Amino acid sequence: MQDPSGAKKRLKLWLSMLRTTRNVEYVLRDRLKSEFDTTLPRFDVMAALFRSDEGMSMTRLSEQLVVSNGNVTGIVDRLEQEGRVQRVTNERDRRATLVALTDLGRAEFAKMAAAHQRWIDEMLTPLAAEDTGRMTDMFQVLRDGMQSSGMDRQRKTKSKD
Amino acid sequence: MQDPSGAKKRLKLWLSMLRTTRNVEYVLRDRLKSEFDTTLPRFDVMAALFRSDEGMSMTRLSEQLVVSNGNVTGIVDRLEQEGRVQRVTNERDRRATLVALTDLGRAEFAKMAAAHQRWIDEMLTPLAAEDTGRMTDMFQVLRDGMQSSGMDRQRKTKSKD
DNA sequence: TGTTATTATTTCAAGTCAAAACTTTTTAAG
DNA sequence: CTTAAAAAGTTTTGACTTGAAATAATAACA
Repeated sequence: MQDPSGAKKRLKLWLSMLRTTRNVEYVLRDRLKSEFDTTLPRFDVMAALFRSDEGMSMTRLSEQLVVSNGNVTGIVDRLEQEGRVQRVTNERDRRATLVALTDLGRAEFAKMAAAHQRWIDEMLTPLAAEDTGRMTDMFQVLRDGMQSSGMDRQRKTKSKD
Repeated sequence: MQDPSGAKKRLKLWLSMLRTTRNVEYVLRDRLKSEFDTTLPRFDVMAALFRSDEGMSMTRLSEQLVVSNGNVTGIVDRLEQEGRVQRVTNERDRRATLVALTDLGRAEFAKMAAAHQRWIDEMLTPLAAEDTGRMTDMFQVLRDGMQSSGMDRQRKTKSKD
C-alpha cells in the first residue's frame, strides 16, 4: 500500500483547507468593499467593539484580535477618520486610550453584521447539517493538538510559571 | 427550537475554520523564516516552478497561484536576488519572461518541501484517518457550491461563452 | 525621593497583497 | 503600411501585517 502513514492525505487536506478558506475570505473582502466600502480587518475591529458596550483599550483590542499592537493603531486610525470609531484618552491613566464605536459606527455595523451572516450562510449551506457540527469539532481537535504542542499563537497572556 | 436554519452553526464553523487555518499558516510562516529564511509566498512560487520543468511565464504563475500579476513581480524579484530563480526573456515574444528555478533553488526547495510536509503532518496528525479524507471531501463540496454560484475567484481564464 | 521597571501606545522598516495605471511588444484591421 | 486593440510585465498606490524601537506615563522600591 502507498502512503501508509497518510502523510499525503494530510498535505492534500491542508491545501484544500487553505484554498477554501482563502476563497471564502476573498468573497467576504470583496463584498465588504463593494457594499460597505470597508475591509475585513476594519470589520473585525468593529465587531470586537460592538460586543463591548464601553469600548476597549488598544491593547485589549490587539489581544482579542490576535494581531500586533502597531497593527491596531493603523486600523483604528482609518476607522476614526471615517467617523466610525472614537478615541478617548483615559484621564486616570493617560497612557491608555479607550476606543469605542460612534453612533454612526454602531448603526453601520449592525447592517454589516447582518449581511456578513447572510454571506457566510450562503457559502456554507451546501454542507449537510450534521457535517457542519462535525467539521467544527474537527477544527477544535486540530487546535487542541497544536496548543498542546505549543504551536498555537494565541498565548499572549503571559503564563504564570 | 432556536437557530432552526443552522445559521449560527455555520457562522461558528466559519470562525473556527478561519482561526485554525490562520494558526497553521502562522506556524508555517514562522518555520519557513527561521529554518530557511524565506516566506510562504516565496515558497508557493518555488513550489509552482518545481512542478514545471521548463519554468513558467509570469502570467501563468500569477494565474496558478491566484494572486495579482504585480504581486508576482515583487516575489520573483526577491527570489531572483536570492539566486533561487532566474528570468529568461523569450526571444520569440519579447513581452514574455520565463521564470525557472536555478540549480540552487531546486536543491533548496527539495529540502523545504520535505520539511513542509513534516510540519503539516505534525499539525494534522491529531485528526483520525477517516476524518482526514472526510474533511477534504467537505471542502470540495463547499468549493463546488461556491463555484456554481460564481463566487469563486479562480476564473481568470476567460470562459468561452 | 530618586531611580528602575513596567505598561500603553505610536512610529518605523520591511514585506505582503490587490487594483489600477502605464510601458513595451505583438497582433489584427482596414 | 498605419492605427487600434490586446497581451505581458512592471510600477504605483493604498491597505494590512509583524517586530523592533521610540515615547510617555505609571508603579515599584531601596
